[in-house]
Amino acid sequence: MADKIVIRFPDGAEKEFETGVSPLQIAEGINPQFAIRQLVAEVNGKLVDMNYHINQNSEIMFHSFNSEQGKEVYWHSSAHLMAQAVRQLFPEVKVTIGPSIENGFYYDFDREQSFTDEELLAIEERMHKLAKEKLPFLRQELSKKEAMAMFKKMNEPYKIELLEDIDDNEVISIYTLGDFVDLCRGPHLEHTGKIKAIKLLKTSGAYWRGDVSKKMLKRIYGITYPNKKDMKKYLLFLEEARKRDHRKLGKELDLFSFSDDIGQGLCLWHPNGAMVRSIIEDYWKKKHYAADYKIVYTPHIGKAELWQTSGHLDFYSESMYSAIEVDGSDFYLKPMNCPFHIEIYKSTKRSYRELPLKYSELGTVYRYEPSGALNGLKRVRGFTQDDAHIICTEEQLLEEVEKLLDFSMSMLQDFGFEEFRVKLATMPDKSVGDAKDWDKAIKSLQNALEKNNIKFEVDEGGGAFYGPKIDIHIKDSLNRLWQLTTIQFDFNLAERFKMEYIGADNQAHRPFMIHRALLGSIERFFGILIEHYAGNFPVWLAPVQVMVIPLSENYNHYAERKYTKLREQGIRVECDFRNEKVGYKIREAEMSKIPFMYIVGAREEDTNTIAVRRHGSGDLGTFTFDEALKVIRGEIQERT
RNA sequence: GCUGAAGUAGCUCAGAGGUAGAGCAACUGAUUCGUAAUCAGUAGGUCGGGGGUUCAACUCCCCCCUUCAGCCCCA
Repeated sequence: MADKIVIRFPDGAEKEFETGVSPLQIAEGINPQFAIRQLVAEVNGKLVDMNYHINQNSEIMFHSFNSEQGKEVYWHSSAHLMAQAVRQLFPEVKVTIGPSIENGFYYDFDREQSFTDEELLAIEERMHKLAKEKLPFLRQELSKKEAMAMFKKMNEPYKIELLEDIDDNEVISIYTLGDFVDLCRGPHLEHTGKIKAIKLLKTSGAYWRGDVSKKMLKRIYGITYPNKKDMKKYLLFLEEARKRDHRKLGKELDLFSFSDDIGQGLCLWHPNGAMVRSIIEDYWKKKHYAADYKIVYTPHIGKAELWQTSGHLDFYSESMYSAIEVDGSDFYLKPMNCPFHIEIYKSTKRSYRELPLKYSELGTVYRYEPSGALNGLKRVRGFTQDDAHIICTEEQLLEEVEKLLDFSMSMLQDFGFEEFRVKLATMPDKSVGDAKDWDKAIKSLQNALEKNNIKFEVDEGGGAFYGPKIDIHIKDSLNRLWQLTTIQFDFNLAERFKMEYIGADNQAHRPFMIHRALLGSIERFFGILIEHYAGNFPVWLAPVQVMVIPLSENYNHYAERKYTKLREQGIRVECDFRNEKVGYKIREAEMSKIPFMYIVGAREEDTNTIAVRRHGSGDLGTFTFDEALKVIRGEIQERT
């Protein structure tokens, strides 16, 4: 072994060190302050502990809490800390696994009863205490056999089960944290002292290894930060998310509701919500006509034979409502619109000159979702997809996918979403069609993305049963990701339904089909919009755009004249004629999040003007009717 | 579907083995008002539903329904 090794830094600089030097030592050499902030090192692309020994020439990179990798290690170590605290307080509990997640970490424990809030607080307190002790995470490597013996002795059945799945020759690493030993690949923080702010958030049940047939474990979710400020920021975010919850705002703004008498997951659109929906739909239709789509309407139910042909009864039946028997035939509520659009296609002989044919429909579908999965408008059992099927030739496929990517993003931008994340989902376990077709389809989707310089991630096995897909996720105003658009390649239905077109060669050919929804489901999209805007819809979407507020009954007549004029101009306006003080009426209009309030009294009537108040920003001053109209029209135009 | 928690007036919530309470909303009356709550009065509930224990159940027990947090799944 050489005495000296060369370490290369991300900026290309190189420096010589003693063999066996640790990342921590290197970092301290750079700057002690810098070293304190670094949580984990990446040596030759592999994440390692800060006290790892580097024995050869290497490239090094450090990760602080600001990088994804740094956070991951930080939260993973926090999970270990929590497990240690739980083991100290509840020695009978068996430990399982505890990874980091997007926001924080969890650890699953095998325990008969759930953890109570008081217990959670006690665990949190113990974690604080253990963190202050600056316990080191000590890595130790051993053979699988040794590890098995060790966890058997410790009576940790879940660890043994995990070990059993590991290759016999692999080196197993364990980490010791005070009195707690855990099977873990690592890496970890140097010591628990780096964990400053700790909050255990909630408990829940979770199946061992996510398998419904396995034991239900007790999960504790938590989050930690290197400083109190970040924790405060995160807790504020949670608070803000709670405030924006579409279920809460849906009630407060009278947008929608559910009724026990109707059934789970079946929503009622109240006039305010229905107004927003109808604006979304009008906008959607206009965009679709402009993009050369044909709009169609189809029934809500169809015969069993139809769903047999489509493959839904074989591959999707557990998500379908059960059959309705009529005149000796079984009918099913539609979970998707595709077979109906295909039947429209097949209603006459098609020529290649007609292609691409784009059928679109705001089609209401019904899916039997597990009751525990239902969640406000975000997950319902009856919903309307902004669906379309593009039937085209193989040569047209690429261009159509490209157009769709563009179409989707331009539409989502109009709704105030600027940031996108794209995923390419491949063949799932349950699927139709052979692997070769799948490969070809995945390649063409990939081509479309690459050609348009769209960055994407691959979601292995995430495709629909009939084909691979591209999903577009948006980032909302709280930086949360939501999947809206799905562009699904489908080479199976055309086959199953024996779709054809006559080509230039006068021969019958099988067309290709793309199934897509841009907003996803109108219900879900609305829920996301409510939260994105915190209920403060931009003027173009606001169910009521203006509230005219007469100062007293003496000005009702003048107010009504303005109200009528606005209505004639196509503005969604209401007038508060009630016998209340102006402050009261303003308060109610503000709470209803109505963008504009036009207040009229003696001064306005005398000068034929209106006093304009904007929701959230207060009194804007006095305007003539035309001026006020110009302001509101401007906002509608801008979609702000 | 599974695990856990919850369900009291239209809404937000208090209470409790002896047959329910507040604020807001609603209704009535007075007030005619200048940028986020005028005053007074009235009405409103088989305490999610069903069964059981008890002299007595909103409260204790069982079943069901719904909601919430997750798991699983997903538009």
